[in-house]
Amino acid sequence: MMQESGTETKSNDSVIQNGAGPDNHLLECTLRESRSNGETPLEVGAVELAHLQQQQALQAARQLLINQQPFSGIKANKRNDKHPSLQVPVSVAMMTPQVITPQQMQQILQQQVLTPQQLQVLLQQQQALMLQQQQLQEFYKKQQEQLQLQLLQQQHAGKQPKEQQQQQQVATQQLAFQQQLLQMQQLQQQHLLTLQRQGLLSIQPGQPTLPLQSLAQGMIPAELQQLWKEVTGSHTADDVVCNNHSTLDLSTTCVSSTAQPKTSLLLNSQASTNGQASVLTLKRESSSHEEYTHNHPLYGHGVCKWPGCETICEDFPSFLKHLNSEHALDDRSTAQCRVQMQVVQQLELQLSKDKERLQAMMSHLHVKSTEPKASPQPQLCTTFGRENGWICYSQQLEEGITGILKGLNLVSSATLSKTASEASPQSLPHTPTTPTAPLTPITQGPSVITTTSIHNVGPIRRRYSDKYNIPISSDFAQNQEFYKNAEVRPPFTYASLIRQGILESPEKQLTLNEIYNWFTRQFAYFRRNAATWKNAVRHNLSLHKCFVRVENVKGAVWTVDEMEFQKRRPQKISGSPTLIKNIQTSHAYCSPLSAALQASMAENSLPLYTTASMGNPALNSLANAIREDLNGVMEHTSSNGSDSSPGRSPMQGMHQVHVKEEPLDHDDNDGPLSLVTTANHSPDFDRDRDYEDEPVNDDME
DNA sequence: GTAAGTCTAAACAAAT
DNA sequence: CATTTGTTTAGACTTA
Repeated sequence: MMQESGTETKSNDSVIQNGAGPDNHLLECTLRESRSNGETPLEVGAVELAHLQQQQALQAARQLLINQQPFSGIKANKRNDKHPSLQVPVSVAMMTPQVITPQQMQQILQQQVLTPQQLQVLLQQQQALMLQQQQLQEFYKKQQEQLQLQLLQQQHAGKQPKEQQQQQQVATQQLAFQQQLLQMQQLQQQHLLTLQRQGLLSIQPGQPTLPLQSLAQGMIPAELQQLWKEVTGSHTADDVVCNNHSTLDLSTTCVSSTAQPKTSLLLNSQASTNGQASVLTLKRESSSHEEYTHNHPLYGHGVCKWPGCETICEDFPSFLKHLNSEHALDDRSTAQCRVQMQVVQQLELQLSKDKERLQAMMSHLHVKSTEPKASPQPQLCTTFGRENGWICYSQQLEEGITGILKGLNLVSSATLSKTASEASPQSLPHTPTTPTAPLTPITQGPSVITTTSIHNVGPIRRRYSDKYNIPISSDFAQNQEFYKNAEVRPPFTYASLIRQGILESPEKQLTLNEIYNWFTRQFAYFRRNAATWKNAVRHNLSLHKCFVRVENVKGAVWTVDEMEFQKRRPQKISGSPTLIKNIQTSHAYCSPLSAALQASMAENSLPLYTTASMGNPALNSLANAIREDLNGVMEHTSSNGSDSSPGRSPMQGMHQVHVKEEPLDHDDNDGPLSLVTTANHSPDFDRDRDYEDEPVNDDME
């Protein structure tokens, strides 16, 4: 816990230091497109630096304000006190199109303090804000391109006063637009503030990693406006005017220019009004629906892209209608939202891993390019050979090679440091460390989901206790590949897992060692701390009556008394509706995870999800996964808690062998006595292999 | 507040 | 004798 908060603080500092957090995707887009326009790296670097300076100044000012006005708002509740990892760095919250980060959404969903109507309204606001910001950023990008173009023209044609004027005008427009972006962020902050006031978001007092919320809480838009002026004004002494393209500082020019884009007028007129009203007005008055069609992340190619939906909507209005009717705020949508959050978290984790891999690759290439005689690093060779890295990471590689081509100078350091800073070293215990010194200091990126936040290890392990009794078979079948490769603790009890392992075996019986092997084979999580979980397995085998030990010639095997296993749950399932609801949401939460991940990967044309990273799963569609899961839960809850998986009879695998001495044998279910004969299963794993500290390469299967 | 279920840790004994 | 397997107990945590 302390470590997490520490790293977060550090990462926040790093954002301020280099001024280029993960929120610079806009800049990167600009850079990429500029490159394709044939511009020289020097110009790109100049604009990039200007942008960085601007962001740096703004960040510093924000930090200053935060320090001066410590947040004293809503007291965080007890639960969130234990989860500092939920805090959101300002850079992420400010610039990501999601407007509210998954962590914040998770807070909202977990607390469930609002009525569905309130949440609906908030979500609509959220949606409108998101759209608006995307449009603004698009516009900003275009303005950047235009400026770049003019700069290029000027360089070739010499400096003419008229062009300078034009250029200044464009830069002024850009500034005005940046101002609108800032005001957009103010709207978001107001939005967040609304959430806070309604108890949706809990803020920890004086928490430095929550500058956004602190800012929103402590300032009114007018103050932000003043801050902006101060920030921009502080640079006017430098007198770096916009026509000096070599050190172009967009934050310096006159804000009071009259050449403001239309959208800015719209925003300016309403920025200080009530957030909801302005949002609605913006949505109504801004550009046509076609733009939404292009921008709405849930709509594309005439299809609703809500996870698991894929409903065909001919036009955008019909899509909106569909969205509001089919995906209103209910348990199902909430569960799907949670699934999506988990998907995002996994993707971020994967991204961090791949970025670290890229860092290693780049370091390796850099060494080779500068020191051709340097001996190859064996660890890196492992990385390359095992992970097919070359093919998979073209985009990152593009950035990296661009950096290398720039000679690894200061201009490209932002990209490189970003790459490095978003790597998560401690999350990769089995990943080879960077063989050479990193080009820039590796710090914890603010958007990176750490291992401890993803993996339910340690003190938070009991968080998933509400999932104890969820059905395992269908879930496990769908997420098999996921659990094999992701070091995520499966949300099932030991008893459920043992039962699953035994029932999966051809003879419905396993020796203890085979059970061990099944655990390590099926779950990456159980490739560590073998002593602990093996003890737990033995403990469960002994403790639960549903596990029956059967002696045979070669020793003993364990079987499942399905009737006993089923006995444990009905009264609990059929009990409170709350539990049913919990199971429903939890079920939907964890089950389609892998499928959602796969679908997300496929949809985004990300080739990352390869055999190396996540196994070689069959691409089940997310739609089917969610539908099946939700339907399965409904069947489950309506059938009085039978957790038999589809296609598997509850009586299947039932063995009534009374080997155990049960002092209180109330068994009245004398099923067919099925004496097991022999257990001749050659273990798939070396018997003596210890997974305690030795991760297993799953390719060995 | 209590009971039930679960997990972790540990001690111990028997079997291999 | 060391390791594995199996049993039991205890404490902590979460949830109903």
